[in-house]
Amino acid sequence: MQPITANLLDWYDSHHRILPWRISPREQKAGKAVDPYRIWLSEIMLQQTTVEAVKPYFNAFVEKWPTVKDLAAASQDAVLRAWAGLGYYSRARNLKKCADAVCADHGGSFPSDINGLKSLPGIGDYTAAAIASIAFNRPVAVVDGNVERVISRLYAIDTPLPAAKSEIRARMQALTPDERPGDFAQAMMDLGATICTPKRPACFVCPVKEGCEALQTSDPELYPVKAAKKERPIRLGAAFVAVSADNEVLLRSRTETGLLGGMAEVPTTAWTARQDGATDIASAPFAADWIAAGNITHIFTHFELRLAVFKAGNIPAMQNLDGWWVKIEKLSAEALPTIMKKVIAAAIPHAFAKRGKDV
DNA sequence: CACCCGTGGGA
DNA sequence: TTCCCAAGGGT
Repeated sequence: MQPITANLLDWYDSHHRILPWRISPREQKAGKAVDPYRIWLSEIMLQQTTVEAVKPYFNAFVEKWPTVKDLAAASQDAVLRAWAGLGYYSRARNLKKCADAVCADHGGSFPSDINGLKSLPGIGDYTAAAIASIAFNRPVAVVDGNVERVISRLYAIDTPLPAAKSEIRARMQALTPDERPGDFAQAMMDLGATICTPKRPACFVCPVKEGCEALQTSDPELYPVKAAKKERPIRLGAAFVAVSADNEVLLRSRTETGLLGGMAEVPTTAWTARQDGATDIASAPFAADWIAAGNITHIFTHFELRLAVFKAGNIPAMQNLDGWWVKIEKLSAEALPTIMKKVIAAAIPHAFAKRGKDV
């Protein structure tokens, strides 16, 4: 075992983070078993998402669906409603598909090998390696954003990402031990999250600083080298909050794929098009006494959206509307992405007020 | 490989 | 304020 590996495992034993889905070295030694379902669920939630954002969702999911069979028995809509607010909603759709596949094709147990895991929806290179390593003790290289940063600094890799990926993977594989590969992977990620951070890394307390080429020869903060990013375009559109005489809001479903796929929304113009959508009352889904209710801005990963919000009240029941009516106090139970909560809050300020058990 | 796909928190 | 980014995957 290489010195870096041994030092990191020792550091992990005393400095590892306490996380709801994690079995600590002490707990492992005491015989506590790893549950592949919980590892898988946490890994999907953690994709491009912070630990603090994931914690409440993870706890709610395992409370509601304690096993993969429970999740497979749930509807996709129920899963989307529980996922609402966490973002990247294709993860939730694939989560459900994956649970179905595990139960239908694998007898309700996750496969333990990389290829079997990668064949499942929503599981790619990283997640397959993470599950194989953490849940099944397989000595495979787990490479996430933390590992890319730590390895590129340890070996002062000047090749920009993502081209450096194969070299980083080879370095990580060479460090990964046959014993405790899962703890080692988690140790690398904990190091990246708490010490070998993107900005101002705490090298003075780093357990592997002696072996860090970037620290010895230049500046760790210069790594990893990344390609320049593009500017974020702005898109415009309008959203229409229709309120019935019974204090209900008209919602509809977005298409199954693409941005916010399968989630709920109020009627809007086609702002997902590359060209800016209409922003005026003339673009309303039906005639009513629409009044301006403000503007909201929402930042997506690859564009900024500015929506003009319009509101109309006392809308009579109409039979051929594409959607459904929801009581204002029941809106929180719907699969509303954050941007739609912003839109509705602009038109109905008390819609998501934090009082009462239904809100 | 390049692009699409959310959100909220921190510097 | 503005920018960065956090345990990536699908196409």
